[in-house]
Amino acid sequence: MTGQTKGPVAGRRADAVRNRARVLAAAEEVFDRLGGTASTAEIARVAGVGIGTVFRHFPTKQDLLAAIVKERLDRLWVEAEDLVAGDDPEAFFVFFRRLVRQSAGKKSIVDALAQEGVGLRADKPIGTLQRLIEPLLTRAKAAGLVRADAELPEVMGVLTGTCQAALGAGWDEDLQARVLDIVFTGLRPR
Amino acid sequence: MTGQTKGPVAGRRADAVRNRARVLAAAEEVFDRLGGTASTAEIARVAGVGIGTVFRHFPTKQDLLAAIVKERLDRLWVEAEDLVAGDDPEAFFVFFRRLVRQSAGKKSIVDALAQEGVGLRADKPIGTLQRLIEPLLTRAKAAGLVRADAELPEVMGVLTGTCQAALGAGWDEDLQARVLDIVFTGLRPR
Amino acid sequence: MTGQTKGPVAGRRADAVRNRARVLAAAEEVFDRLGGTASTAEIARVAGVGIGTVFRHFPTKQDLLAAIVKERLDRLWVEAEDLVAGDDPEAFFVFFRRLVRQSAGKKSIVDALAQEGVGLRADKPIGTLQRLIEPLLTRAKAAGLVRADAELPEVMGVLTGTCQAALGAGWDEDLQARVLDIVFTGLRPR
Amino acid sequence: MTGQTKGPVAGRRADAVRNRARVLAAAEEVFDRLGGTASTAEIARVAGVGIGTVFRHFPTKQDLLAAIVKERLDRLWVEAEDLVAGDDPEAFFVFFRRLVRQSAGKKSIVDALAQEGVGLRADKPIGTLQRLIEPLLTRAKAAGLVRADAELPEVMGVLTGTCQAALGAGWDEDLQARVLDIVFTGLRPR
DNA sequence: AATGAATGAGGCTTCATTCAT
DNA sequence: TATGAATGAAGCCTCATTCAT
Repeated sequence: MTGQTKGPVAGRRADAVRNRARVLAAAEEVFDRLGGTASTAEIARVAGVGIGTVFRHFPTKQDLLAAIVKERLDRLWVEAEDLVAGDDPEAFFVFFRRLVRQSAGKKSIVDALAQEGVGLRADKPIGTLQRLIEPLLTRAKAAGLVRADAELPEVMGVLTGTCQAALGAGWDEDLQARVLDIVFTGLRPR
Repeated sequence: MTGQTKGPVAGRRADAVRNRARVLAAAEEVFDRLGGTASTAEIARVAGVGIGTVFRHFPTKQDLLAAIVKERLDRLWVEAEDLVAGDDPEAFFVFFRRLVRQSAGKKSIVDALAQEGVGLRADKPIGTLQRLIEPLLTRAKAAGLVRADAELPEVMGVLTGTCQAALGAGWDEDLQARVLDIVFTGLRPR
Repeated sequence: MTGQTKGPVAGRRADAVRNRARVLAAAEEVFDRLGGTASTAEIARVAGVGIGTVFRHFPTKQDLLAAIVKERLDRLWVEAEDLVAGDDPEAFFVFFRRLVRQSAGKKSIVDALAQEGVGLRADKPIGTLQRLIEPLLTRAKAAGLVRADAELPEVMGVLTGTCQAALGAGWDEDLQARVLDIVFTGLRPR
Repeated sequence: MTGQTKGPVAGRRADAVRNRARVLAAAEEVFDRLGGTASTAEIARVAGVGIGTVFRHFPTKQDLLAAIVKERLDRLWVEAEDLVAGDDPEAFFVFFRRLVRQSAGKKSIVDALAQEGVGLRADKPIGTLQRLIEPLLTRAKAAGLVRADAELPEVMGVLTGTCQAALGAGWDEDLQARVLDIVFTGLRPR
């Protein structure tokens, strides 16, 4: 039935990996579009696989949601690494702005930030994000770009809030800039 | 109908009024706790009425959600009126802080702010809120307490963001204060 | 509250009687329009009474349906009596035609004929109708206007069938006449 | 899809096909017995499948009803084709009689005739039936077996009426024959 | 006797999850 | 391993009927 050569070890495994990726991508798209109540069937349809395949890779809808969040955090991590590796003290603001921009229209990234709904006890996304942001914040403070008394918790609070609002309202570029101007002003030293 | 005072109303009507209130209260509690996907049955249980009673008063789940939002906005409106009536230029910050405080742990008030989920074609909650806040903001700007270039849209953005974050994270008093300090600093003139 | 004079014995009773009639009339109208699945509430609304009143007079929806049927049969009976009392041998056809005409658009009269749905074990509407039609048929046969071998059961069959079809299809005058022409031809002696 | 014979189909598909048929059969039985208001659950029970299966195959109760009607019309169509293909001028009467016989005790075939209840915007059952009967009628008239002035509409009227009556009353063979004798006499030339 | 609010069983439908192929 | 049919719990809503006023 599969007909192909059984050649290089991979064989079936390759399909599985590809399918997993497809499902993840589809889920991201669908959840971003319809929110976490979107049906698993819709995801399977978008992914172009059977619904059984979805559940083979992610035994539970929760698992799927969690996987998306993890995936996004991983991606953010990668994006953040360059910034962390570099020594630009403005990196904190760059990353902040980037998060907000990505949030517009993407429910799942916001969920990642807010751990809302999803029972993500396992991965502590907030914690992960914090670990990403902490060094950037520290450096920005050291450079005198962020007020000295701003601690991580309230910075995270402002960040998640801004991202959530950006999501819900579908801000345009201009409004994003204006909101960030307020927030960044609040973060900088007087 | 009777044209009299709207007081306790006569006959059975009293029970109906009481039940309507009970359902509304239960719905508020349940939706705040479980989000908008909570079941109607759960609400009926909490309200201590039959499920039919819930639907008699609110023919649709949407209607119930909308009623809660409206109720909350009405309450906010009342609260805001005093502030508007007075002449304290700090009233803007007072109201802002109050909203954030109330949002902690209350999903539906945040929904009211974000108009998310609820199909509130009728009342445009954001619009309503804006009308509440606009005069306060104007006055604060006139008094030099808010930077002159802060327009309503970005102020609303910061406000809803902060409320949403407060909701999701269940901030304690202290964290709330620290976040607000950042935000308010960003809003004040340099 | 009632305020009126307690005068002539009737008093409350009169209201009750009037209400019963109203409900019956409303039910007839509603069931004819919407069929037997129409809601009791709709009937109360049309009758202009509380739903409790409907159930006071007719403890069950079935009872209401049955009462309508009975009412209609009673009316038919009255209509038939003149015909029976007279000696026109064509009376059979007159009555037949009248039934069909009344059936168009009136679900309940047809139900009366077909005893369908309603659990009318009590009154045997068919039986009642048969008792109405039997003498007319007999006379028509005696006068040589109906074939001698046509017995009551098949005559009733043709009658109910024609009425049911008239109901469902909403025949106009012309079509009614054409169908009846076929049926009557079948009934007359060759 | 496979392009092959429509035979037993491969894989699970076979079960699905069988289940679809079972559901259809059950629905036919149940609706014939209890009318169109019978519950979907009852159908699932009779079919011996889960209720979800019913809805997988027929997303709506309406769809199920419609499918039954369509199925019946298809079957009638097949039955009629032979008659149409042949040249027996009595075929009209044969088909008429067959319809009436099948109607006894089968609510859904009658619904098909009367298009009642079922929202069959798509197929216009009456229209379909008419197309079946028209050629038979024409031929019978040409052969002088049906009076020349009998047009299709009134013939359909008599037909549906007789079928409906047969349904409601549960006629036995003998009564059917006697009714049909009257109707057929009415249809034949004097 | 009239009213209409309350009740809850029951109907239709969705959807996460399981399982046979 | 992939598939998609099957399952049934659960959700929303309707409506006949009861009951307090």
